[in-house]
Amino acid sequence: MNRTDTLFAALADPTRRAILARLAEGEAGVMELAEPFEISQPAVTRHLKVLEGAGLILRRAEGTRRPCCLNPDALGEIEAWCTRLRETFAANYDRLDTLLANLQRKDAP
Amino acid sequence: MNRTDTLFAALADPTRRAILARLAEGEAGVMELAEPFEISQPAVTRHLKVLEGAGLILRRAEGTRRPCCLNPDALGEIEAWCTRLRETFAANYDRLDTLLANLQRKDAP
DNA sequence: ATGTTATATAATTCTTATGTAATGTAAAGC
DNA sequence: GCTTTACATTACATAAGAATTATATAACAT
Repeated sequence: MNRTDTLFAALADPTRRAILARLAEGEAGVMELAEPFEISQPAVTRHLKVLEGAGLILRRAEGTRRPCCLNPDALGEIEAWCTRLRETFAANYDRLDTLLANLQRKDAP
Repeated sequence: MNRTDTLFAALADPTRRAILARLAEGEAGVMELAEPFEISQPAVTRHLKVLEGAGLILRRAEGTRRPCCLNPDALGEIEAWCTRLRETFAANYDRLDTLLANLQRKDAP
């Protein structure tokens, strides 16, 4: 699994996206993050591990707590991927336009 | 699986992203898409089904062929999700800044 | 009609993800 | 020192994803 795979896969889970949305409002500990969901604490811990692996969150130790916070930088990679695809598409779309325009000009000189 | 799940999950696979990159350069049939990969034709057909389900590609029938083309609109949903998260984060980051600035002002009147 | 080409579907197998329950650990509080 | 709190880890069950082989369908060519 490469970096981009990991990123998109991390975001493909609704619980993980909800966790990110919660973290966008400020940092939180594991228990705090687990509270709104109906899943067990170990499950949340694993989701956090996935998010951390994807670079989407940062964690630190603070006594017995492990507060997480959002790392919005990781989103850049996804947005960049979308942009590249869009640009390639637009470039080839333009080329097609030009081609069609040229053909038309030849048809009716 | 909701719409956003489906979208991110579709993009989490490197073969599918490669297919999209290829389609950004122009439409192609199933065989044509399968050629650069070492996977079987049925495997490609299934990837295409996933991409179609996510709204990322459009297909039409043309005789015995089934040409696919990119639907860049679907990317908008992903970019919108990223933007929302970024904005929420920025808003709360600003609030924290303001809070800290106010505290400081009180400390040194 | 029949063979060929392009693609879809089905059955099966393998791998990976996700969740739970139980247990371990480490810092805090008394 | 012992308990509590907050979290991690392990073991395990189940489910979802992705690939393959074999088979079906549908249009086109002859």
